[in-house]
Amino acid sequence: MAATIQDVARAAGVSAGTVSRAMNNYPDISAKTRERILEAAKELQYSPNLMAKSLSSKHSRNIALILSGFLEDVMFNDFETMLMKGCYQFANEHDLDISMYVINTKTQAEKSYEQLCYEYNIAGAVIFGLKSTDPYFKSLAKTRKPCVTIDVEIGGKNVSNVTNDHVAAFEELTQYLIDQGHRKIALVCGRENATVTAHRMEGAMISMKRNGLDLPKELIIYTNFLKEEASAGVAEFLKKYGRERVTAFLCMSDMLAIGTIEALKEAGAKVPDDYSVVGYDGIYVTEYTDPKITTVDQNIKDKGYEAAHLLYDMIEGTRSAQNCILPHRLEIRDSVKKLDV
Amino acid sequence: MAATIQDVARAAGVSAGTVSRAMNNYPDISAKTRERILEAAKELQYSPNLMAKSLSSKHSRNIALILSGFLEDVMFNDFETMLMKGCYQFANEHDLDISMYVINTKTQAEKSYEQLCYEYNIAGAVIFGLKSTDPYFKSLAKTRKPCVTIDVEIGGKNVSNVTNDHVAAFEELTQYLIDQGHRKIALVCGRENATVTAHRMEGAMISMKRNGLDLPKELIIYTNFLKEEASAGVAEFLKKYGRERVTAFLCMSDMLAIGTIEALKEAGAKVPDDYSVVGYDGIYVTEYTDPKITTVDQNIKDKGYEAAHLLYDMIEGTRSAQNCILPHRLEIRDSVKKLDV
DNA sequence: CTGAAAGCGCTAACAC
DNA sequence: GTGTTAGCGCTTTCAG
Repeated sequence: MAATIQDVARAAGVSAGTVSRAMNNYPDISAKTRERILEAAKELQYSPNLMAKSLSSKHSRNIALILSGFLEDVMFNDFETMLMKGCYQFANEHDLDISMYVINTKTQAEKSYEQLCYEYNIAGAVIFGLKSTDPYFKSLAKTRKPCVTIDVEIGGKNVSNVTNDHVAAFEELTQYLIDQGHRKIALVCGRENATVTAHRMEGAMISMKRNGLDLPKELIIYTNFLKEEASAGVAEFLKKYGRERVTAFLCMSDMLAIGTIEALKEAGAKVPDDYSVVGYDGIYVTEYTDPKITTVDQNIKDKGYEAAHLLYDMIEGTRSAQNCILPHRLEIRDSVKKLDV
Repeated sequence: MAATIQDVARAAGVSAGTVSRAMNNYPDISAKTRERILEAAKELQYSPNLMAKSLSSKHSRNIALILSGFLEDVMFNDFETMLMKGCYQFANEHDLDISMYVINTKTQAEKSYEQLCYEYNIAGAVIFGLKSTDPYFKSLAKTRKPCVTIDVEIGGKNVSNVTNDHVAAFEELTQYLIDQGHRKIALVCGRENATVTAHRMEGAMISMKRNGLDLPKELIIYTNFLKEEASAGVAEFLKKYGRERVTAFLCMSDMLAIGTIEALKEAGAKVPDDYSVVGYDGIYVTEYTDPKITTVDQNIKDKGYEAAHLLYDMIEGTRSAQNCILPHRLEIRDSVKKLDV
């Protein structure tokens, strides 16, 4: 069937070892033999069997992007896509082989990260989607294979984390709302025990306090990051407290902002004329909604790129495990009204 | 480092061959030895090196999802994500190993599909994103490794195609507009030499003709499937022909519909009160725009699932190469106004 | 600079 | 039922 290294060797009148050297750009080989070999290889349409390659050679240039919960998640967003693009871009530029694996809570319990690396002969991975209740969340800390998590701080001398300063970002977002004259603000909150929720909550609090505002329990609408829950929560809120209780909704994600806006419209209110709304994440949909939603862009593609970069450096031993905080950007669009104070 | 089959053999007091048989559920092995081996394997956290496995065994349970142009495309949509979910779901359910590879026009020229399969030891692939100008478009026809393309008919005895009946679907969409009383319809058209464009155009024509309508050149707005071009085209159209020339815009993709709506709003028109707009594709954004866009849902996730299914059957030899046409669904939402005729 | 030989971890005949 | 043996296609010493 397909040509092997032996076929090429025979065709070029050399040994397999020499072909190997030629194919892998070893220095110790004469220019003319190399050329002859390369020609024979092309002639035979030879491409090396990567399985055999990684079996016999010690080091590998294979990295992975591991997506946890990818199939279970009903969340419609472009996080994974963007992350992938970032990772693949880096891999492309640096001639790495990258592959993607989908895992979940169950498969995490069945197979450790190290085992997975060993099975697929990968040198390390960027890991996305880990929940704090996932097996890997604990076990990863003592892995000997390097990895880079996204937005999840685990610790351990072989695990890095690429994230944004979510506290500062959410603080900034809150401040923006306040700067626009909003004083009565409801918070549309994410899943209660998620770390991302805690961070954003903290950011909101800091900003509120600094401005002498407070956030009573009644102004917090709890959700599990589902749009529908935001809609329902906001509808109920409106019914319960009337239209004058707040002037703005501070949402912990863009999808929540979309749900909020839907409920508001449903109730006959106008955004941003009657209520202002802000989101968080910077998913691309926010540009196409009406109004376009003011949000914080996490720049997820760059996160993917940087995560792959850091992983690569860890594998090469040129950088040690670390937390890498990437810049975010407040995207001011059309969902906030400036209030006269 | 990690445990090998030899380690397990030693621990269980058997030979490597026996371990192999135990791990792969061979029938000819005594229950107790199997159990002992499984225990030892668990004890040692053994997981088989997949490279070695696929090197030594002939057949593989590895399939791939090949995404062409994934990195180059600036298109923001959830096609790839949904496709992936579909493929991975099937693979999961059938205990296949699936991996993803990103290629482009350049890498296609460098390495044939068969070579790629050989390199990664994959039995076949679902291929997405092929352009009619891509090298694979021609070369795939004579491949001996089975594959399934999405929406691209190539032919050859080892290549299947999973698609929708885009002609019928677009015809249906057009008919819907007409049924709602629209007679003066502008067409916001995709890239001129793309096959998808041709199909949709054909569908539109059939429906138009059947209803005694025609589509003069001036009512066609050309784009390359870019939202911005739709906006610009529609704005210009309005300027040129005034507000009475048409009552509806028939768009060849959802992104074009979004661009169209933007331009319409920009010009002070209301959708659907002043103009009706329909899209095509069924990307999730269409549910979050204002108004929600009436469109044709291609059900891309199912397409991924079915493509993987068909691929699997081809590999197993239980189904031969074929065209598989999946149902589409007209999603009626809020972007079309019923006109009194 | 190049060839020969060993071996990566596993599977698959073939014996017994 | 189980052990033994011979590779799968490649890399990597070690000689020369």
